[in-house]
Amino acid sequence: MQTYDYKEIEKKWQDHWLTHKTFKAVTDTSKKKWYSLVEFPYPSGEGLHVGHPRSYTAMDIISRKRRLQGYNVLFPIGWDAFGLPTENFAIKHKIPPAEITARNIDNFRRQCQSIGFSFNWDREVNTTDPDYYHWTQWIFLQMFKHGLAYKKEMSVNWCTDCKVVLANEEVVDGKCERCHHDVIHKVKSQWMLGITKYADRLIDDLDEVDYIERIKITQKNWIGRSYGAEVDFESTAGDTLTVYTTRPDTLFGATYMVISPEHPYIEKWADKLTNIEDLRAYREAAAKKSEMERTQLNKDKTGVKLEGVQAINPVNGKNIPIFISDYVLISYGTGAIMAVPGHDTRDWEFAKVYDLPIIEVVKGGDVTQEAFTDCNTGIMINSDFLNGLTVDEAKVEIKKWLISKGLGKEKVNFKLRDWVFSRQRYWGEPIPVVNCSHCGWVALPESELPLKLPDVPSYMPTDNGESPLALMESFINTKCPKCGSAARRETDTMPQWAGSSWYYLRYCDPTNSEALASKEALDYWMPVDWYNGGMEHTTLHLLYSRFWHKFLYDIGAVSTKEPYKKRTAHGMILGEDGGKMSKSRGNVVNPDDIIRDYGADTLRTYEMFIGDFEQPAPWSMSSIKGCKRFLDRIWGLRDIMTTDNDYSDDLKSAFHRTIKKVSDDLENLKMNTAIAAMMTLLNEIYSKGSITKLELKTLLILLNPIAPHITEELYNDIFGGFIHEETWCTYDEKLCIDDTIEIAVQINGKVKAKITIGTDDDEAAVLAAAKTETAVIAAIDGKTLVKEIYVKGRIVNIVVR
RNA sequence: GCGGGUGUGGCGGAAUGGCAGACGCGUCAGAUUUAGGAUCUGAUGUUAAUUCGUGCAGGUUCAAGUCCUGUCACCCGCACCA
Repeated sequence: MQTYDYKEIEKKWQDHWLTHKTFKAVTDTSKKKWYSLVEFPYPSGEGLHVGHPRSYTAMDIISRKRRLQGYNVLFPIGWDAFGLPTENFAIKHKIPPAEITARNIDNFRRQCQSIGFSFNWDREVNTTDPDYYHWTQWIFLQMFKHGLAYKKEMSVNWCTDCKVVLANEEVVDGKCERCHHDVIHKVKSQWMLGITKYADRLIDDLDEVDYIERIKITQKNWIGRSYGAEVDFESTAGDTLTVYTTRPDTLFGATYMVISPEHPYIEKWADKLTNIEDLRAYREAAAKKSEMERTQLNKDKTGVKLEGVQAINPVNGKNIPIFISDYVLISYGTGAIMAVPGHDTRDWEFAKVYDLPIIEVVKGGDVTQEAFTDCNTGIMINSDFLNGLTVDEAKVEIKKWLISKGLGKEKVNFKLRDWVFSRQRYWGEPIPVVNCSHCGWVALPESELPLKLPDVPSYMPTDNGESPLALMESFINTKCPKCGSAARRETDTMPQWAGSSWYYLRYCDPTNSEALASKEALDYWMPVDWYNGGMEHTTLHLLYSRFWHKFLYDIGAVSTKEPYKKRTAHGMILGEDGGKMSKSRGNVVNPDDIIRDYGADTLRTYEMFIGDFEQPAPWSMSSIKGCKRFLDRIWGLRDIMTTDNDYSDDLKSAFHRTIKKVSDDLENLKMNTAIAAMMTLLNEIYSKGSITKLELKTLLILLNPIAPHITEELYNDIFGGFIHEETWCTYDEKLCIDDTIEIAVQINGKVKAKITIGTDDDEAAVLAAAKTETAVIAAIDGKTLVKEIYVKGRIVNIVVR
């Protein structure tokens, strides 16, 4: 027996694939295409995590299988290399970020190649390459020209340690996602992208794509569309206060109003408000609260009543008090609500604190005990012309009434906010606009792209919150492209998520210098047929890239409405202790070590065998051995190979079944059961003691997508040629079934015996056979026969009394 | 609080309403080996029991891990969104 030297074999085939460009993807419209995509990694100094190969191996399996099925396959990889960790490393070690990035990319590339992924290495993209971010900047300019990128003074999340603005998505539990320091609010002028203009389409078009359901649900909830009404309340100050509500049906129960502490009317009404100082003090206290305090501590309702101005409920003309409270957010709806304590939990809590009247307008609960918020069962009461209606009917009637009186309108609102798109950092794409004292913000001409990131003496952010670029006079000072007078460049850079919002397009045509990609290449390769990635990007990268893609579709740059036809998500690989893998826990597994000790094929097989692909799974060093043994036993098959080139009679149906099982399971990301099926077959082969040539060839092809090196080697050695030039196996449904099977015989649902029957035997014959079993005879002896059931090929159940 | 997910042997996990525990790890026994490791063979939910067993309590069914009602626990996300 030849020894299975995985180190030598894996190196040999990796070199072969690279030098022969085996997996090169060429645009060829005469062939049917397949585009599989994995999230390109951030090339950190730590190197590849064992989580990466879970996703990458799965899509590598699909890609390799598609090639065997005759598809022209695009399976690219690249590097999402802008971002804070590299910049922080640069600051600490005084090494230029570009140098660190190049070094990290080399390491990541080496690691990916050492696992044997069939990536298209001639299509690598790198978001920090000026030829790449040229087009990131170009897309920004198109958005700017279409009014989707705009500058706005706004309260932003400010990390006190990183000294940088964070997106809402980067704030976790009121702390910086990266450094875990406190996040406070700070007013700064920021670039914004108008993702909210696409909110409806980002929800509605989910119906057209094949994403796993939990991704769709998460995106829908994040966008948070709600249907309601805006209602105008007159005030004793003369101004109209507009509120947004999803429950206009409860208008008769509105006994007070709450406006956000930042609501502009407070200052407008300053001279009418006798307690303006109290109101201002409350507002200032609310602003000083960190995100942490606002969300975690003290959920008890607080507020201050406006003394001197009241609102008038439009349905009954009653004067009602107005409060300010930080439970009403200035950023959502109109920053003002009508409070219906009988039917809203928060309003009920507030009313209890300030002893405000609670009116029941929907019957069904006990509003003296808690708010009754159920919309489905209640009937309207104490509501004049709405009395007796259901909630749904009342919503329709009140809206009609409000519209006819000119007091309100239907309104749809979203939780989604526009995207804060500037960062006060060095290591990101420069924003290609200049500020001119005459013309305001002016776009750079496209001919001046890419606007290159200059070398700076220091990467340290400044204490006043400006980017390090702000210290570089030679970069800042320029001329206005419009009027030619002196102007200053924008010194903020784009966030981490910019480059990844369109990278899948660049893969189609990665070296194009005229456009982000040629129309021809995009029309051929797009959309992505299958995209797998982490759940953690559902409301970040995945949503952002759908937004950018829709914009590019609107301006005619791409011809599909959605970028990804299908999206799946893998579960996280946890440490051996069941917790998240992290340096601080000391439970990190380095893929390099596994490859050294067990080989790349074993790593791939183990990561696929570890459990349900979509569920989190704890790492286990001892379980890896089982996968290594499996491959060792595959290696040993040639020693028991016969010269016969057909399926053997006793394994024929087992092989057909396994081909079917593996083919189906791989498509459904059930690699664990596909591998189990091959292990079962292998056990049968060994207990039989021999395998035919055809059987071995079949098994190698089935295993090839999962363990490509060992299967290439065996195939090449035994059959000659290359397994990657083979064709995926087919099966015959009829041959998947054995002629005879063993089924259980139950009496009253309890198994009493097992009988072997012919697969095609009819019910009478099977029942007759069942009744010859001694255990069955004993169990039905002296009892009355109630019912006899035979489910073809499955089970016999005899019911007796 | 809201949304999503998960509860099955010592462990990871399998089961179109039809023999629960496939497959693998671990463990035990045997073979081989100077020994260890590796490998091979067999056993391995539980019970005195063909007894009981899929978080818990009910229900539907000839038949429930799977369907229905209620309930508990854990994990992940969001978090005063009117």
